[in-house]
Amino acid sequence: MTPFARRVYSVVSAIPRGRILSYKDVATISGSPRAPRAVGGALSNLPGDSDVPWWRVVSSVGRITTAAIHHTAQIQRALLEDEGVVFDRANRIDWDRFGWSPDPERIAAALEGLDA
DNA sequence: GATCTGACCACCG
DNA sequence: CCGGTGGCCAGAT
Repeated sequence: MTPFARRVYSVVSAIPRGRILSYKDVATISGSPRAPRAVGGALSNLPGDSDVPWWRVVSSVGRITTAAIHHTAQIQRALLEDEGVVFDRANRIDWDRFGWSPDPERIAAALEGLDA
């Protein structure tokens, strides 16, 4: 597993129930602001038995863009709705209501022990 | 080191 | 709102 993937998994694992983060957000927090696509790539390689809450990561406009064999858009939507996340008529999530604004301490704790 | 591939993003029309 | 485009950069060959 690559260092970047490790950081991505740590950040995603820190997202609280019922909150979301965009690929761009995860990339930025992980130290590579210009690599949101790589975040998607890392999540696509996630083992099926992983406990990383991959479903809490959506596109920057609050829409699901997931396309993986075991992680479908339908599954992701169901998981999010189970946590209380609401989708509007355009299948988008209201960023003001469900977007996560992580505090620096929480992030530092999540990334603690990982190689820079 | 060259090239290809994306679970992206911002920007038009 | 939808679809296309160019840019971006980490990984895999």
